[in-house]
This record gives sequence, C-alpha cells and structure tokens, in this order.
Amino acid sequence: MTISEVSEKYGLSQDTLRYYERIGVIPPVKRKAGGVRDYTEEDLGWIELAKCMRSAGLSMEALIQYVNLARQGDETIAARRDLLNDQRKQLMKQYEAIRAAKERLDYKISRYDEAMETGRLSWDK
Amino acid sequence: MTISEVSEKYGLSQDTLRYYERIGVIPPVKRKAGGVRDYTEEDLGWIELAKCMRSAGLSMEALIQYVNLARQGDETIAARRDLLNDQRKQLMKQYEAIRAAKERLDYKISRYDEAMETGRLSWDK
DNA sequence: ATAGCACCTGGAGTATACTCCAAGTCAAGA
DNA sequence: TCTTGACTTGGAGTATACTCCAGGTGCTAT
Repeated sequence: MTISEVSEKYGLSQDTLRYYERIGVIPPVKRKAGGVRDYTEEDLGWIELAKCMRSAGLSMEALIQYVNLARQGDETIAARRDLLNDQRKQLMKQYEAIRAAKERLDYKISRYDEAMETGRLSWDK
Repeated sequence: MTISEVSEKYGLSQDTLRYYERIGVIPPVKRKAGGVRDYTEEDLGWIELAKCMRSAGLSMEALIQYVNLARQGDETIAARRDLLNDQRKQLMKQYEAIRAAKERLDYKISRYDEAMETGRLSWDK
C-alpha cells in the first residue's frame, strides 16, 4: 500500500505518516524499488494503534517507548505490560477530568437555557 | 488573596496565573497598592473554571472567547450558550476517543497478562 | 536606612506535535 | 526522449501553552 493510500485510509497526512516513522511512533516501513514506502498489514496495524492512542491523548513518547520495546522481542513483555498499565491509568484520569468538565458544562448550559427565556443571567459559578 | 496563595490553592504556577490573565483566559484582577494582584472570590471562580476546562482539554481560545462574551453582558447570553454547547460536543468526542483507547488497552493488557505466564506473545493487533 | 522578600512587567525561551518546503529520484505515458 | 506526477530526504517553520528571566517597585523587619 502506498503512502497516499494509507494517508487517505486513516486521515493522517503523508507528512505525519513519515514523521511518525522518523521518530519511531511506528516501526520502519519496508521500501520497494526507488525507496518508496510499501505499507504491509502489520504497518497498518501500528498506524491504527498510534492513531487510536494519539486521539485519546497518549504522548508520542509513550508510543515510541512501546514500539522500541516491541522491537526488542519477548524479553520486554513485562516492561510493555507495565507501560500499558501506566498509560491506562493516565487515560482514566483524563476520563474523569472530562466527566467533571462535562458535568459543569451541562449545569452552565441548563442555566443559559433558562436565561434565554428571561433574557438575563443573574448568578454565575 | 495574593497570587502565591492562589497558586498554592489551585496548583497553578504564578507565571501561569499571570499568563492566563494577560491573554484573557480570566478577566483582569483588581490590584491593591503597588499594583499587586488581590484576587476576589469571583476571580477564584474564573480560575477554577479555567483549570477545570483546561484539564479536560478545552482550548485557551475557547476560554478566551467565553470570557470576552461574558464581559460584554447579557446581550451575549445566546452566543455563550452556543459556545458552551460546541465545547460540550468536543468533549463528548474526546470522551469517546478515550473510551475506545481504554478498551483497546484493556484488551492488550489482558493479552500481556496471559503472555506473562507463557513468556511470549504470539499475536498482536 | 537598608536588606530581604514578594511582587510587578515585557519579552524571550521551551516542549510537543506536527506541517511545510527545497531539491532530488524514479517510473510511466505522449 | 521528455515531461509529469508521486514519491523521497533533511531541515526549517508553525501553533499552542506555558515557563523563565532581567530589571524594577514597594512593604516590612532589623
């Protein structure tokens, strides 16, 4: 699969795909004649993983570490599991922060909806 | 309340508090003699709101817009409600992204936990 | 009165994550 | 053969959100 097809498929720019590979967020992609990238199914798996985790807010650094460990083989299984657990913890914190903010927004919005009838908003918190 | 007390109370650096005020994430804080900031309860409310929304990932720009509208009075009630609704939508998207990533992490972690017993990991997705 | 400390401002510097660009390679069609 | 277009690399530039710093002011305790 070419870079333009992968870019299309995942909604990531070609620059971003090359950047991810350059810094190690995904492992190196094999090239065909002329040095042109030819993405395999496995490459696509890494890209999808990176996209999923990035969209949830995981840092590039965490992804790079995970890829580095994965490339070192089975001795790093425990380290990888620990890394994933750490990231899961981060994610749960972020989840809670969003839940709290959403609750606050819902409260404010309900007050604004009321205010739309009276034309003014007397108290704000 | 002084800036050092506010910094302590909310876990935001003094630099960050001054920065938030400078760019308009919170409205201007009244000064006492010598130009020193003296935060009121209302100021603290704005800071807490900013902290809550920032921790959930809302952009500075959205907060600045909200503060600007709020400072213009009751004519902007509808605009503020719309802005809050937009931000709520963003938040729900982020919530879903995190949920999906967490699910994927949970799956991977469970496979790693299994692999800890056999010492290797045969398949990865 | 003077040393020390908390505070002030304006501006420069940093980290993260892209995003853009120049200059070059290569394969395919006119 | 020549041009076109997709691809390559290395490096520079950008946006966001801080974070740090120099130089200065003013209250307070000795």
